[in-house]
Amino acid sequence: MATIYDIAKKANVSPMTVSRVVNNSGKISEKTREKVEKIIEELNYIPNNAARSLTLKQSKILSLVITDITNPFYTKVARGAEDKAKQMGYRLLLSNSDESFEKESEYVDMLISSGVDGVLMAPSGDESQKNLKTLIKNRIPFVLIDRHVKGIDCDLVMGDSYQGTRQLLEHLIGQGHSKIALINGPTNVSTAREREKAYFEILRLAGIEADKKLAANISYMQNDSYKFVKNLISLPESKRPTAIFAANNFIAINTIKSLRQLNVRVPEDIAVVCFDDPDPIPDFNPFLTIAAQPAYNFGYMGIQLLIERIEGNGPAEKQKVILPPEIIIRSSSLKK
Amino acid sequence: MATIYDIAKKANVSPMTVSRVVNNSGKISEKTREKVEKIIEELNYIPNNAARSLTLKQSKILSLVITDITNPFYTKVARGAEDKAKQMGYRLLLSNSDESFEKESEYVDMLISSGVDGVLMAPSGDESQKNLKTLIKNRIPFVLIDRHVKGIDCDLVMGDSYQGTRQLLEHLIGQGHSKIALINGPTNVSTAREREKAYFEILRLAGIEADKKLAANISYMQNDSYKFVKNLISLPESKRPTAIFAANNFIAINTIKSLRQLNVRVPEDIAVVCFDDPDPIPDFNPFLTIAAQPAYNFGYMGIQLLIERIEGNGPAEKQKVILPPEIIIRSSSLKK
DNA sequence: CTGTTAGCGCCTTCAT
DNA sequence: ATGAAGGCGCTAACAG
Repeated sequence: MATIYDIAKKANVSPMTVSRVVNNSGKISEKTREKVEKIIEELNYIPNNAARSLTLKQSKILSLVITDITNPFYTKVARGAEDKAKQMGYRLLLSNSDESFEKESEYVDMLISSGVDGVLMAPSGDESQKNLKTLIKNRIPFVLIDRHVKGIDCDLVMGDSYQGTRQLLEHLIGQGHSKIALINGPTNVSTAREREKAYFEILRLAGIEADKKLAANISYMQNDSYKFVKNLISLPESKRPTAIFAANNFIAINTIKSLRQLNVRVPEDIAVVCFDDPDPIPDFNPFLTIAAQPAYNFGYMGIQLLIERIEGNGPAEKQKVILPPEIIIRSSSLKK
Repeated sequence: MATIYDIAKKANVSPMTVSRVVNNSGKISEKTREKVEKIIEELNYIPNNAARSLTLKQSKILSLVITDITNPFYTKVARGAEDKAKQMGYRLLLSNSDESFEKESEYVDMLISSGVDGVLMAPSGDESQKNLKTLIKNRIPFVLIDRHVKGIDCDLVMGDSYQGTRQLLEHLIGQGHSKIALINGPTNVSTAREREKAYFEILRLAGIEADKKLAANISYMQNDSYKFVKNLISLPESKRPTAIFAANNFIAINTIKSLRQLNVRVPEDIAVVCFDDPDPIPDFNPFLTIAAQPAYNFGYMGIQLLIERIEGNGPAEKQKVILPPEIIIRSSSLKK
């Protein structure tokens, strides 16, 4: 409610002096500083950010665009992002794209008009290129997390899909599995592509002939694994997989649900492994064998890179941070 | 980047005309409207919200303050809040208070200076009264969710702690339990108080003499149930509880973890029930018996009430929406 | 060390 | 139906 003018009048100084006190800028005598500060206190003055943004052309607001706040993976990303943002004096605008390019586009427009200083985004897919170009055109710095986008060179924080896939598959192979199915996300998402590539490569290296019919792509949102799973288990025994590698936590859960409906037991009949924990708290349901990614750090470091870029402290070349996964072996993949 | 002036010049009209086109206000001839719209398209014009906020004194930004985005309960709240906000043309600023009054205060100051139009808050506790009064002083409308605050009369969306507690306890009693412990949140939180009150009342109504030593309050964040749980199970058998009512999902999980460490089986040795699902996806780990609250709706309706208040369509008297829980009986409380 | 001037982009008000 | 003037609250640039 109160403005610097109100303060200025009451303190018998110019608005500029008040501004300097508020921002700790320029030189101010101890005496006037105290006088002004007292009145600021008295009048409960809080700076008006809209006005400040207008002149400074920066809002101290960052945007976090993720695909599903309901997924514990992104929940932890959000946590990390928020902690770092707060620490650096920024606030965070939350957007859920639901893996939809259209929703993402709407949000991007909203964000630009909101005047956010930067965007931390888990892109919905390769079409996101268009949205990112919109950001570039509007000179809004951004950092990508979890997924990169074809044709866009930028700072990013990602996991290591190859290593995670390798560890997961080697574990399964070590358990004696050779017919391993893959239930993957859509191929317009970089992580899905990389996991698929790694899957075929690692099987090959292990001397296992991959059966393309054992690999499928489904949507992260619809999560319609049922049909494919049913196909899998109705294969003749010589072809039927004994293990399933699900690309992410939600696909894994959905797959297990499908298996249960079909009266197939995990892990007795089929082992299941995936990326990322489906539980907000590890260790409570120690069931799924996973390649756990450091989600909190995706958010934390993502914001860090973003702020470096915004404040111009970032190196000229783009930074690519790759965070390794940690395999956690639990009962969903263990022989009794 | 482009402003209404750029558009105006190119279209040979005044900035005012452009403004009217953008906002669909006033009367504009079809011809000029089309001309202006074409140029807006061409120049990729997006309105500057800072400037708009400055004159209009509204930012179309709402703030969501919750205590832990990592908890699936609040995750769903956030989802609901965000969906409704987007639908109404607002954006959402996310804040995690971590159940800390201090953090909440910092955020409240940030929010005020950000010029948010309203706040949807799950207060950290009764001390939040101070923060809410700050909001009132700054004329920022707010709605409380999940918890109310002593001495503050405002719109709110809450669960029904009494009914949830009743259903949970009656279920336990029906299972033959009479020594039922309570592991509750801190008493400066309204839901904890209400659950405690309900707990004693319902036991009394059931003719069970409550033992005050079986009830404890712990922090939602530290979640340090271990010591109390250890005490409980080392009680002589005549006093030892056969069931535990945990106030929320995270307390329940932590309690079960403690029990496991102590080699106590759930539900064989002790049954456990609580409010709210600890899993983001129901049905996947159908283990805990819960009083499930409609979290999504807490967020959705909360934002709805908030916007009604902001836009002045709300009724003069404050609205109190009470959303009933639904009991879901699962194995954590079932006799084999 | 402190003050003055001007302008950020938009909209309200008043004029035409 | 359209335009001109002025101001929202703040700060950069310059002046003293």
